[in-house]
Amino acid sequence: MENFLNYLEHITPLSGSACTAIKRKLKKAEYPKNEVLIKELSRCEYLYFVEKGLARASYFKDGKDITDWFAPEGSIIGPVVRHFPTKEGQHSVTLLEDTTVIGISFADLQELYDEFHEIERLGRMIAIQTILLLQFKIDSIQFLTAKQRYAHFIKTQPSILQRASLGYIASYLGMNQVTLSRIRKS
Amino acid sequence: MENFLNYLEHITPLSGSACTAIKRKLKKAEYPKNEVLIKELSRCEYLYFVEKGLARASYFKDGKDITDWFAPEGSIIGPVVRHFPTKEGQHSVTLLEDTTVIGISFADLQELYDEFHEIERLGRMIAIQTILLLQFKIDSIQFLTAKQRYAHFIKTQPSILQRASLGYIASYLGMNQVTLSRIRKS
DNA sequence: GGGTGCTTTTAGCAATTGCTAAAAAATCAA
DNA sequence: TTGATTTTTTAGCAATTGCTAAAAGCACCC
Repeated sequence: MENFLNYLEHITPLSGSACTAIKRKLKKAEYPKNEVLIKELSRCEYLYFVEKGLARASYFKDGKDITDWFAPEGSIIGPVVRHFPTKEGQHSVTLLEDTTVIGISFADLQELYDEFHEIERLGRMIAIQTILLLQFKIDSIQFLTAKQRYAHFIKTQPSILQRASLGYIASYLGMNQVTLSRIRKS
Repeated sequence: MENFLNYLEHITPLSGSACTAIKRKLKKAEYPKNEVLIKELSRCEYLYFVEKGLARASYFKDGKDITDWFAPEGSIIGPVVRHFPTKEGQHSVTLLEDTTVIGISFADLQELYDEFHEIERLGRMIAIQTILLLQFKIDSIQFLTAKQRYAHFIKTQPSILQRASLGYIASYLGMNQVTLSRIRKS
């Protein structure tokens, strides 16, 4: 649980009582590789912190499996990153490795928001961080060539490189799998 | 001022005292067409609500002027939409028409956040809405062709079509000005 | 009313990337 | 180890879009 609390404290300082209240709501769970952690993201009742392992958020678009987020250890996943169902297709989260998550339900989170002003602030900060990430993604799709996007990915998420298949990475980077293979060779 | 408060109340309900506190901080101002409302977005001390008129957030990328947001009447602009300086270039906001804005300083906003839990919540909600908008933008860049993006723009922001030049719209849609002209003709 | 400057359109060419299909390589299970 | 399945690479072709440059259209100002 401490990992998650550290993660949160790193975003905004929390009082002892807020920490205790949060800790009471957390549930740890382990799942094996290939498990579907979240079937339908838009209806998911939990927010997860990945303590160990790797999760992958994805959906289907015109029959193709598109990855829109990788969540390795130390990151969060759930309807915070993709808060609303913006696509027709079903959004789900699958585990690429044996994974340990720490979950908190939205009902509990809402209670915490109501009770602690500082946790509401924490939620705001996390949303702002997400905005930052999305803006980076926009910049990357809009201005970088496929080759540059891959170079950037290698630099910023080298660990994922070894842990996810080329096809998953290609769709995450918004390019054809064949294109990524070509780029890799060059 | 009422327009802005209505806008806020539409996002999350506010108590009378919160409304009053906000109202005390607001400053209305009018600027003529072509005025630079914000010189450097990342250093901007104000959040603006556009009551009347049209603003355009933009920056330079490889010597080209890129539009990344249009803010017509009824929308907000300032470092909420683009909260951090994610690009080398200078981000600014310029007015495309004579415009009336209602501003609130970040110092005042911070005070309001500290004092009113419910305003903190409001901030969180606005951030979440922004996430939604950015996700739409990502989907649009990543999956739609230039032609489809333009079609979508016509459908969702028809008023801007008449009010911003083709070059501005092209860069907003992430395509060459020449390409947009071709698309328009077809 | 004519000139000046800005915006939009047109044309031709080049580069990137997508798509399909097939071969090669790697992984996994029996 | 062998066979089956999945993943990655390779090849060739097509389509979209970008770029440059020049022409046409429009608006504004003296």
